[in-house]
Amino acid sequence: MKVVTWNVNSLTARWPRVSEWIEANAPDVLLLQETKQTDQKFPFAGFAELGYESVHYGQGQWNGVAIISKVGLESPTRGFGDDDPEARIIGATCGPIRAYSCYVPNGRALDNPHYAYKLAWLSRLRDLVAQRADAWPYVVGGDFNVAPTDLDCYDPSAFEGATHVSAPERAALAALEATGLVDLTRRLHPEEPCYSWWDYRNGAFRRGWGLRIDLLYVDEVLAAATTASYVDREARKGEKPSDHAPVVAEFSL
DNA sequence: ATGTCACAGTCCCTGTGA
Repeated sequence: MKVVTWNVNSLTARWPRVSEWIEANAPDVLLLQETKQTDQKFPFAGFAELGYESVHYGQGQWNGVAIISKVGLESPTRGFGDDDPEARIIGATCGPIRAYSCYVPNGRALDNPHYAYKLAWLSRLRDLVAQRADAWPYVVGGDFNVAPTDLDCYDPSAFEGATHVSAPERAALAALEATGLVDLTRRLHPEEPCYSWWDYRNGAFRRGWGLRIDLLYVDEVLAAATTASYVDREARKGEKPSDHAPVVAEFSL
């Protein structure tokens, strides 16, 4: 079973790349972030033609998350069930696993109100995961907008005083992990950076200036069943790429 | 710091967000 998370930076702009990638890679479950679409514009029919069911929690101009599956798609949940005005998390049961697609707030700057919103959002995600009472294998994937350690950042000195690497953000991720989740890419690749995002500016991809901010958190059951884990850097190349690459995991269930 | 991309509205340029 192949599970993937990918921030596509507008599904409208990225549809040619996304549909092509699905046909070439045949994921079982695809977690998407930053669709930047209303539910009315989401290509349910396009995914169906590729053999997938889909659920979308859209907002419009910003944010938007989705789950695409060819192994079943049941019990969708949108948001945290509170008054969060931004469409940033959707959950669904896909065959044997419970999956969440997350787009964690960027934070913008340490003194920006959006940074406090980011920390509060991560705390709510931790609470959601901590309350899980089900026996399903669990995947919480997405764009976390946090590089968990300095290994996940091409140049920590360039990020001093910036978001994505601050101690409170990393502590929030650690608290999430402490509910019993495993950062799968890092467990399987303890020393490789495995970057998943490169800025469009400054030739960052060519220079290797990346961050690992797209993460697949899984419970120990799934971690033990993992047969492969990789970042598809090829998807960052070519015509009109997203600035994020797909992060892939394969499980033998 | 910023050499890019995507979006919406002010609509073929500009402001915002990433």
